[in-house]
Amino acid sequence: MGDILLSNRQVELLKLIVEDYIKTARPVSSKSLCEILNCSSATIRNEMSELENLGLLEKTHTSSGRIPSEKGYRYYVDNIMQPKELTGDDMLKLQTIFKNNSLMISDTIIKSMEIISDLTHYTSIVLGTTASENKVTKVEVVPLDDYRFIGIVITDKGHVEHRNIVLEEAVSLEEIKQMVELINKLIVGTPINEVSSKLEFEIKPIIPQYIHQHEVLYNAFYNAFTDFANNPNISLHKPSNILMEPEFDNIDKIRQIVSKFDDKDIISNITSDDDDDGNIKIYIGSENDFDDDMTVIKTKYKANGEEGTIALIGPKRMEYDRVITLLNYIKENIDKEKF
Amino acid sequence: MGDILLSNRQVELLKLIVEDYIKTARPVSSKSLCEILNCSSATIRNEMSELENLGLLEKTHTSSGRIPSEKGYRYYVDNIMQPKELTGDDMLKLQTIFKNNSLMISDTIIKSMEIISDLTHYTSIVLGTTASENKVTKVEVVPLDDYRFIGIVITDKGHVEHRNIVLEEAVSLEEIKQMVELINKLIVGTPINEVSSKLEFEIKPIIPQYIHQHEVLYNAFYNAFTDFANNPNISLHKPSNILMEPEFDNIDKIRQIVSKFDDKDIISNITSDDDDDGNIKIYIGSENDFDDDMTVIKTKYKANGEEGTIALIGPKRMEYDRVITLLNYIKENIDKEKF
DNA sequence: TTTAGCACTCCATTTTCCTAAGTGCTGTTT
DNA sequence: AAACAGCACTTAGGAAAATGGAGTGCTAAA
Repeated sequence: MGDILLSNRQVELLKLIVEDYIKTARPVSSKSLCEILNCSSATIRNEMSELENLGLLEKTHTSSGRIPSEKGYRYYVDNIMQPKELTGDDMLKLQTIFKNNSLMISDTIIKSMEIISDLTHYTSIVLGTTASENKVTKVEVVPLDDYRFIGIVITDKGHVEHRNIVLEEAVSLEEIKQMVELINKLIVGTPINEVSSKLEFEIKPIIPQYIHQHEVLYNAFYNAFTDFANNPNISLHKPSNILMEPEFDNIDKIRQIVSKFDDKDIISNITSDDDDDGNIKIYIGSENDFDDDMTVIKTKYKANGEEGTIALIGPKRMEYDRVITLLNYIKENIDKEKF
Repeated sequence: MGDILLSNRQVELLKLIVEDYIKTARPVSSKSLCEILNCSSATIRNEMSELENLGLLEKTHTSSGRIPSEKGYRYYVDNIMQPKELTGDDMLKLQTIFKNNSLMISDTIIKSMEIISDLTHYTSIVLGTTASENKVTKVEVVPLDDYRFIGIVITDKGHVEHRNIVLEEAVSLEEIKQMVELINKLIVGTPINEVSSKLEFEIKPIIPQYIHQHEVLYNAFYNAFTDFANNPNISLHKPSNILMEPEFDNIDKIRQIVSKFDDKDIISNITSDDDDDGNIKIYIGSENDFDDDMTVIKTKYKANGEEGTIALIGPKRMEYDRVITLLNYIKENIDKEKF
């Protein structure tokens, strides 16, 4: 994309059009730029038509002003845009989140993305999972009564999962203790996503040696512990914000978008990424799989025991400079997080 | 409302109109009912006009067919509607959820409401909290390193909460153990929503006697354990479903509704209830605080250790009979739940 | 290379017209 | 008194026509 060569004035013009359109959502006319560029509307029209030939601008109809094409946004993002400075106000709001130590890391990320969503009026998504390098540190079983127990698994990164354990028939507390001891002995150190296979292939064969009512106990534990780390956690903030943008003035379009936000598969799919170096990626319009009229900005994160993707979805006509700066700020802070 | 006296034919007519309108979303004409009621359209028009005088029917414009008024729906729900039988298919889908023992009760409720939402195309809401009668059974603290710990609180009903505990300065493991012991001794049996005040007024004054670095430890634990049972858990399923209904054909109306679904305060507010006997309540149109064009059906539940409200939001033109039956089925099953 | 001028295009809004689907009412029949 | 046929009347909603305005492209001159 850097291979398109533009004159200084063309760059200036493209910049003005993109930024004006981002602000107003209306096609930009040649006349409106005369004063700023210090030349006549006819001259500007010639340049505009040049930029249109290069595929950077579009018209909504034959005699309309110009709007940026996808390629135009892309050029703007890649070559023209300057990251904006964070205002003290924005920074302050985010800082209070990152300072709260007793929040779990996942909550910190979710809250900070919610703030960004509120600041920008776009929709934020956080898609987190327990990182597979989480290793079990301890398995704890707390009895509630003769048949019901709470099983708790804690990992070295501080992740906690708990499940109900229900026995089909009563088992002596002694045996349960033995079972827990056995599990602890063999499972501590196992990555959390391998717990169930470890249960099945290493523990199941040997428990009969140690435990009398092995079948009941094994089944109960297996049921409880079998689905760890498979459930990605989706957090979505303010899908409605986007609908307020003037370009979404069509009922079916709105319905379509709201439906997409309701569909967890589609949202999860935003994650599935080809190149996952830790950088912030911008997918404009048809570059993303979510919706051709939208831009998706996303990046992966990995912080103590949690990993996932944070994303912001807005109209193609997005305040790219501001968003990039905000996301960068969050990313830096996530990396800093100790807990 | 039972004080409106209608002839048999009027009841029959109202029933037909309500049910036809629920199905088609179009004003019902006199002519369309001739065959069923075995009389001429003029006769039906006379009866319709009578029902309109009673406030049970409305017109969308002077020469339109009739639609039910709010009062009409109310009369239908109170006096005419018969609960529908559950189809085997619907029941089957719900049963698989209630049979899964290792799901936490809250997940069971959420999942079953999601199924109802999918079956009816309305929006389901589950608003759950930890019931205040949950009493602490055990406090567990697992160290991750010298400064970071996981604090876990388990209640007699099987509810689990966990928090990060971060120490400002290193404290000997011995002291931490003592602290945990102390907390366990004094806090076991306390209702979960009183934990923080118990910490402040009963434990804070006496820890200096037992523990050297009491300030650091107290602060860390207090921060971690202070906000139990205050965060209601909201689960919303498919707000977009409602927007597909033909009566929502206005962009601003759609935006307004989607915004409401995005606003957690508004959603939470659906809960706040005056009369909370355990029955299913129907709030038609202006009877609810959510939106005049919608109906909210809700009921409180209380099951082992969790309590809250389940609700279904749909257009006023809702399949009341079916919804009632489905919700009843869920309610019965929640009450049965042992875990 | 820039610009003034003009013809042209298309959108958007308003106006008019039309039809189909209803109703209310009146006078007649049962 | 209840039911009905017939007719005048109302409105939504869609299609077609009229109008104004904001832009553009292009040509010819500076």
